[in-house]
Amino acid sequence: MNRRADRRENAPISHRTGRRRTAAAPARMEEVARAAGVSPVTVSRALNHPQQLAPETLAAVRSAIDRLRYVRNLTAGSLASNRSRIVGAIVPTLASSLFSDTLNGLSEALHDQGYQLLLGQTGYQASEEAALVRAFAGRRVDGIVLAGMARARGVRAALRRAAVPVVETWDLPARPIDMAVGFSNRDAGRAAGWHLVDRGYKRLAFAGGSDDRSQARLLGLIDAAAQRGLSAPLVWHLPNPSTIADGAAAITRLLTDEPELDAVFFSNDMLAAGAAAECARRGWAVPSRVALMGFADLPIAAVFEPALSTVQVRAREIGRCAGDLLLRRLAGAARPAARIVDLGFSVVHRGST
Amino acid sequence: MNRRADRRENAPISHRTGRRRTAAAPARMEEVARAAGVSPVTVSRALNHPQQLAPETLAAVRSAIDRLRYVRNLTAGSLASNRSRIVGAIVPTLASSLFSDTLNGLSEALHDQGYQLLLGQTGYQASEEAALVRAFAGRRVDGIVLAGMARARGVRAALRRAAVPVVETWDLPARPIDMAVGFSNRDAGRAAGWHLVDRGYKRLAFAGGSDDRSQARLLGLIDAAAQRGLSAPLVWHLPNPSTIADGAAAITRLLTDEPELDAVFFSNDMLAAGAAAECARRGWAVPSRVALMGFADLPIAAVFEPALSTVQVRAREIGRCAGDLLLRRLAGAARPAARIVDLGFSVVHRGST
DNA sequence: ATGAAAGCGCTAACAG
DNA sequence: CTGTTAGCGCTTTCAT
Repeated sequence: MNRRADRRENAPISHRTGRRRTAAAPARMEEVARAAGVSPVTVSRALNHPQQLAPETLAAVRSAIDRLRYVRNLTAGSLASNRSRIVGAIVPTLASSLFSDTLNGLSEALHDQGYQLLLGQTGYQASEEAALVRAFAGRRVDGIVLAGMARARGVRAALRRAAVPVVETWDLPARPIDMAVGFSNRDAGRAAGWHLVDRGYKRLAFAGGSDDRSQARLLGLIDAAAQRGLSAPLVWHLPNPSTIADGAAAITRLLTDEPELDAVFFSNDMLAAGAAAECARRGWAVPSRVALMGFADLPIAAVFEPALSTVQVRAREIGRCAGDLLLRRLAGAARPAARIVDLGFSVVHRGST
Repeated sequence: MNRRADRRENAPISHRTGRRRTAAAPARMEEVARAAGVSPVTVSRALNHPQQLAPETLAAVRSAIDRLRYVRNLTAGSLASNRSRIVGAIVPTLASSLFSDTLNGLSEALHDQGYQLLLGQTGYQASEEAALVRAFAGRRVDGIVLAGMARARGVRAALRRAAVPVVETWDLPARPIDMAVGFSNRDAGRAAGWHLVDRGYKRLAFAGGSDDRSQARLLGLIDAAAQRGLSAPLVWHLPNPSTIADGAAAITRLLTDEPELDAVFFSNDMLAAGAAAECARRGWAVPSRVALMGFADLPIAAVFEPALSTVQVRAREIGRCAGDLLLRRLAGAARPAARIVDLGFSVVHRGST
């Protein structure tokens, strides 16, 4: 069935089939080749390896491309070359400035090299993560960036089977699948804990999501408390993605359940901001009644009154760096022994602690 | 050149070519067909039109798929069927919660129907927008969602040539390319202006970006001032994407240049928050010295002290609705006369005005 | 520096 | 309900 012929050569007449779409199909390489007086391969070369062509040939092809408004079909190219020039990114949610910033950096890095970004969000569900990896594998993406570590067995196996470079971000896995860029959430939580302990707070609490990264930060906080001989922090779990309102609810509940509390570490700044606002409403002085500490150093943390102490992480750089690592590998760099980039974090002391 | 044969049948020996990648290529439909004792089309049908197959056949195919861990090559499928099941989205930037929320909604809508999202950011540059449309057209995306209207001639032409459904979002174009979902930025600006005027403010200013949508809101503010006989608002342009720090700088500059000012409308809440924080630092009472009004109703607006008056828009719903419109069209709905969905906005009065 | 031949892995049309 | 046939539009060898 020469379906193309139906559409093109016979289209005006359309005697064979009653197709609706009689409109002209877009130009193919062959038309361009004919217009330029060369063969289709030459057009392909003009697009992919222009330096291989004689200048006049190249000019003729380019002019034909412009005249015909030729738009190359990259799908066909991907199939033939087995390279899609697409990178898949999987994030827990887009409803959080954290991951948007990472995507921003990643998108920029990829764009510079003509790669494109296929995006999926998991809603913090491992099953969705596996489904997305499978879908991306089906699309034959050239690489995959994950926000968070792939812990579920199925996901790791699917990633390995996809046989493409993978970058895990936002944490430093002990056994990375391939590459990783981020920081140690546990160390960050511990640093936050030390900060609180060092400032004299004695009865700590944690409020945050139950995703792996938040849990790692909680472990760090627990480490810090234990190291200084304090009792274990009180823990309040929140659903993901968390909102400002969750922060307000959390602080109310925590201080009601445990009036002795003098410091709370939230797993992100939005939560801490919600808590700070609630404290203001209820007349609980911050930090004298209770100290509040956030995470991520979102813009909101700096302008809030009292300004929120937090842990700064470099979300955008994580994305940029992940993109660069991937591109370097795709450009042919040999696979080094597991490559891990630690971008670190820093505790930011402000008025709320 | 049976390249596949080189890799597969001769791979262990590899006498013909010195290829590096001797590893097994992933299974194809044909292997699955053989394993299931059917022909390749039947495998294709098991995947695409399962209800067309006899239950036992379907079961046999599915079992073979599982056993071989077959992952279908969607690139080949797209080429053959001329449908990619990919939707392209173009946003000015990912570094703004506004568009992330829209993408969140869009991603969800698409995901429900097995479509995937290809993402590009323009950095607020029309030339990038055109480049992305071309790139997406080359990928043969099934539809395109734009955040903002396509005003540049080249972009509109490229979109028309792509011959796919297009949804413009975040404003209501007078002459939509195809479909649109959003709200009238000019009306929103006018409503904000009325709000300020009605509360007795007399000397207004505007601070915001110079993208089309911000400009439309400014026009609305100008309308409102003119309608009530006030002098034209003072205008302070900021670069995109704007930051909290820009808001702080803007308020300082505006009140220095024009001490008579009693109200400022910012083109987003981040700017307004930065301004509010700066006012707090400088001891300028809000709203008695100067009233501040934001835009978008980001979470920060509600928890700030004083809470920021703003204009609420439904960023997430815009994405969701755009996705639904697109999917309906892709599912075969006839193209109606230009479809425009006005999701509206609402003025939110809080402490800052 | 250019061309000819041979697929990439899948799906649509048609037949049975 | 299932199979046969014929491409989708491009890139890759290999040859000249």
